[in-house]
Order: sequence, then C-alpha cells, then structure tokens
Amino acid sequence: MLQIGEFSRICQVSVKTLHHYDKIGLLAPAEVDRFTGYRYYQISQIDEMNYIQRLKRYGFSLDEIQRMLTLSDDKELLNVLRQQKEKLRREQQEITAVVNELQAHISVYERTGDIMTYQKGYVIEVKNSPAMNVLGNRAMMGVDEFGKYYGTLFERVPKERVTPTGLNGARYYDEEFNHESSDIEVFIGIKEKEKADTVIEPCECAMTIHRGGYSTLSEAYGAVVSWIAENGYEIAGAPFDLYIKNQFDTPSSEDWETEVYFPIRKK
Amino acid sequence: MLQIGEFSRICQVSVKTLHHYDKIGLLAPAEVDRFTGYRYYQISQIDEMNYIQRLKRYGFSLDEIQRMLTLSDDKELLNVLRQQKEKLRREQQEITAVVNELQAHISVYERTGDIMTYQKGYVIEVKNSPAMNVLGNRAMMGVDEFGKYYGTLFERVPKERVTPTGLNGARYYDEEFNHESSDIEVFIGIKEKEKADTVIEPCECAMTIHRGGYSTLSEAYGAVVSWIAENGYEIAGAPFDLYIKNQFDTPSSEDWETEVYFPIRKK
DNA sequence: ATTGACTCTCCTGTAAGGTCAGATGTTATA
DNA sequence: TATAACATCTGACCTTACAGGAGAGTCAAT
Repeated sequence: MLQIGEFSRICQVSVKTLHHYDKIGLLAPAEVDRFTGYRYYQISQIDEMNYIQRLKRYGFSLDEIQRMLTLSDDKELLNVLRQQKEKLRREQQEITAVVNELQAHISVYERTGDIMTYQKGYVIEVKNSPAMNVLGNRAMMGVDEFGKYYGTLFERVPKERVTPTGLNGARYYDEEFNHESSDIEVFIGIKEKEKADTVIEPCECAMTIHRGGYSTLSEAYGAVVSWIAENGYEIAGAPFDLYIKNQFDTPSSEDWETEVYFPIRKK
Repeated sequence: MLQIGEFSRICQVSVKTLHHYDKIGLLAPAEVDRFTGYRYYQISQIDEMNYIQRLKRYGFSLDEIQRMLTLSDDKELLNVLRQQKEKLRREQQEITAVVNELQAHISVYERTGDIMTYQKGYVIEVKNSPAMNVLGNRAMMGVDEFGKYYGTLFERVPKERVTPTGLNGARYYDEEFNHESSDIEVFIGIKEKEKADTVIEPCECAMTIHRGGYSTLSEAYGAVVSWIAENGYEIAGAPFDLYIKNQFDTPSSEDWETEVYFPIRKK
C-alpha cells in the first residue's frame, strides 16, 4: 500500500488533486484508515490514475471521465474518443486562425506604428437592401447552432420545389445579445415569391462588407453603428447579415465575405 | 448614448459581461444615471470594446488586458503581443501532439479491440545505473523551468573546462509531487571526475525506456513502480531520468527517448 | 393605471483544483 | 522515551470570466 505522497509522486499529480478525486468519487483510495483518515492506494491504482490523466490530456472533463470509466460498451467509448478528436481538430483550427490574426496585427503595427487602432477600415455604404423572397426559421438559438437550422431549411428546398438564389443570411431581432440563445431568424433566398415564408422588401440600409471569420464580425457591427450615429441617421429595424462567401465556397476563413445591413432612417 | 442592451447587441457581448467589466473597472460606461443606476455607453466605446474582445481572442486575461490598456509605451505593447504569439504557438504544438496521441490510441483500439488498457508495454530491466560524474543543480523548481536550470549548467562547461558526455538527466527527491515546485536536481554528465560536483556511483536499478513527450512520462513511472512491487523489490533511493534523445536531437516529441531509473533493493 | 420590456443590485454557482490554518499522526534520532 | 521533523487530515476560502435567477425599480406606450 502506498501513502498519498508516494502515490502522488509516482503518478505525477498533486496530493490536492488526489483529495479532490476522492471527494468527487473519481478515484477513491483502496483503503482509508478509519481512525486517522489516512488514504492508502494500491499499486494497481497507478494504472487507473494514468488512464485518467491520459483522458484529461485528451481534453475530457472529470465529469466526462467519470462517465467513461463506468461505460461498459467499448463501441460507445470509441465513439466518444472519435468525437473528442474532432473537437480537438476544431480547436486546432481555431488557434491557427488566431495566430494568423495576431501575426497580421503585429505586421500592421510594424508598418504603421499604430497599435491601438488596428481596425479593418470598413467602408460604409448607404444603399437599398436587395429584395428577397425567403424561407425563414426564426427561433431562440445559439450562434453555433446556425448550421442545424440551416440544415432544416435546406431540407425544405427539394420538398417544396423552390430554387435557392444563393443569398443566405440571418437577422438579429434581439436588442440584447447572447451567445447561447438569441432571437434569430436564419433564412435562405429563393426565386419563387409565392412560396416564400417572408418577402423582404428593400429598405434603406447602411451596409459594409466584412472579410474574414465570424469571430470579428462584431467589429463590422461597431463600424456601421458608429457611422450611423455620426452621419445623422438612426437604426430603423433589426440588422441582418448576408453570407456572400462562406465555408462552402472556400475553406480558409480569411476569404469569407459577409455583408452586414442595418436598416436606417434620417433623424 | 446607448442603453446597455443596444451596446450589448452591437458589440456582441452579453449584458452580464458589461456588468462584469464595469465592476472590475475594465470598461466603465460613459455615464451612469445617479438615481436609477442605468448605464449609458457612448458610440466611441464600441471601438474600445472591440479592441478588448480582440485581445481576449488573442488569449489575454482580463487582468492583462486592463494593464495593456494603460500601457503608454507602444514598444512594450508590441513585445507583449509577440510573446503572446509564441505562447499560442506552443499551445498549437501541444494540441497537435495530443491529437496525434489520441489518433494513435484510437488506431490501437481498432487493431486490438482493447481500449481501457491502452499502454505502451514498457519493458523493465534490472541493471546497474551508469557511473556518472556530473555538474548538478539541485533546487526547488517547477517542471517547466528545467530549461532555465540546464542553461546555467551549460554555461559552466566552457568556464570550468569540462567535457560533457551527453548524458543529461534529472533526479526527483520529493516524495510528494508538485508541478510548480518540487525538489529536483538537474545534472549534466562530464568526463572529468575531479571537476564534478557529484560522482554518482552505479547502483542496482529497475529501469525502462520511455518513448515520446514528457507529458506521459508518469506512465513509465507507474510501470516501473508496479514492477518493483510485483517482483519483491523495494525502492532504495530517489529516481532519476536520463534524456537520451530530446528536443535538441529531433524536433518531433514522438521520437524522444528517456530512460527512467529507480534504485532498488531486494526485500 | 396598467402592461411589457428593460435594467438594477445582490447572491449563488461553475471547473479543477491551490492556498492557507490548525489539528493530528508517524517516524527517526538523541 | 522524549522530541523533532515530517506527513497527513479536514475545512474554509480563493481563482477566472462570467451565467442564472430573485426581487425590485424604471421607462414608454396604451
């Protein structure tokens, strides 16, 4: 039997961690002295601990690990591992994108000497938004559920014999923004006016084009809103995006293009 | 002036976040109604918020961002950004390594059908550790400070006119393990016995070879300790590693080789 | 005057432990 | 055997960057 300190060194985890795992029931010592409370571990528990540490490095939470340890079905376990690999892949891509962005930021500074105001120089235009007939789906949704909702929309295309125009977008109805759940309508443009859920009439808008991934889209929003305030307009309706070039056109998020529209009126 | 809800939507952050930033003093609203407590933001604060969000995506903590905003020296700021880029690079490498490991794990399962016991099949040998004359540096150090301590050791090589043998390692004196601070002696082997800080005499050891990065080194430890217990030996001293192939030999951590030694005696 | 939307403060909770404090247990040495 | 030195225990509070909710106050329109 090993005292907690020895076990800790062998497994390369802290004593506190062992206390914690005992508390949450992830890895209980093989024996606990009933009078002193001292924890004693078996040699065979080293393997179990190593397995836990391995899963932790794979990015699982302790909660998930606990469930995985009780899983008897190996196929299910394999599935979980595969999913985790995909998740890590996405993280990898995300971090790559951020590194590129940061490098771009640094380069801009080195050329211009201006670091605080690193911005994309959005060009704002006043123009009528395009008239669109759309299939729409308005609901409370999270930003990363877009794909799901678009999926259900595109399923309707063959069923209802409509012809997509390729103009797809989303309109944001909430005043308040929330990443997990906002009142959003995703829509795809179609040719057949009579089959549309909604006919979006053209209206006067301030718009700009955002190039790049969606994580910096809010900067485009900011640029448009600033422009509106500075030029004597006011916001006259819920803003929307049109996804001109997206992941289906080009894999690298740096080449995506999104049009951001804010309906406006003169004050 | 914008109410908090509008500001929230434009900047794509939640109201809760704005409350939080106000509380910690990262971004205070331009005006607060003295009677109602309502927060009002200026259009110009959108830019500031976007800048904050950008730095957050770069991986800075709110604390760091706060300090960066008060930094007047652009050169310093640039340095911080460069450091952060290096940090992200390291994270990127780390995650790449984990993905590879996970893929290997999955492949092993697909071949063998055994998932819980994915282990490296360490082969444990009993043999005398090599006799070594070393320059050593024993201190309380964190695991990621090894490089620093090796640096000071290698500086002594030309000064003291000694000849490195290429056998470098570290010995772990603590019973209890702690990632940030443990009692560790890093050492480099040299030819000149009379100039050595310590002469390590050969002793009977259980040893194994660990192939791969250091994050799974604890599994080798576990394998050796299990073997010792199962074969009627006991641990007779502080264990140590010898870094046979490391980052200076080959860039890919999968090809590194580490020998793990535990001094033992028969029970 | 009421409704509904918006906002306020305050409190608690999260994940995975870290950092004390104060008490108690175990072991080696004198 | 006394004592020092070290190991371990419990319990309480701390960390990050907010989220969620309760209960109360505010604002504009009907």
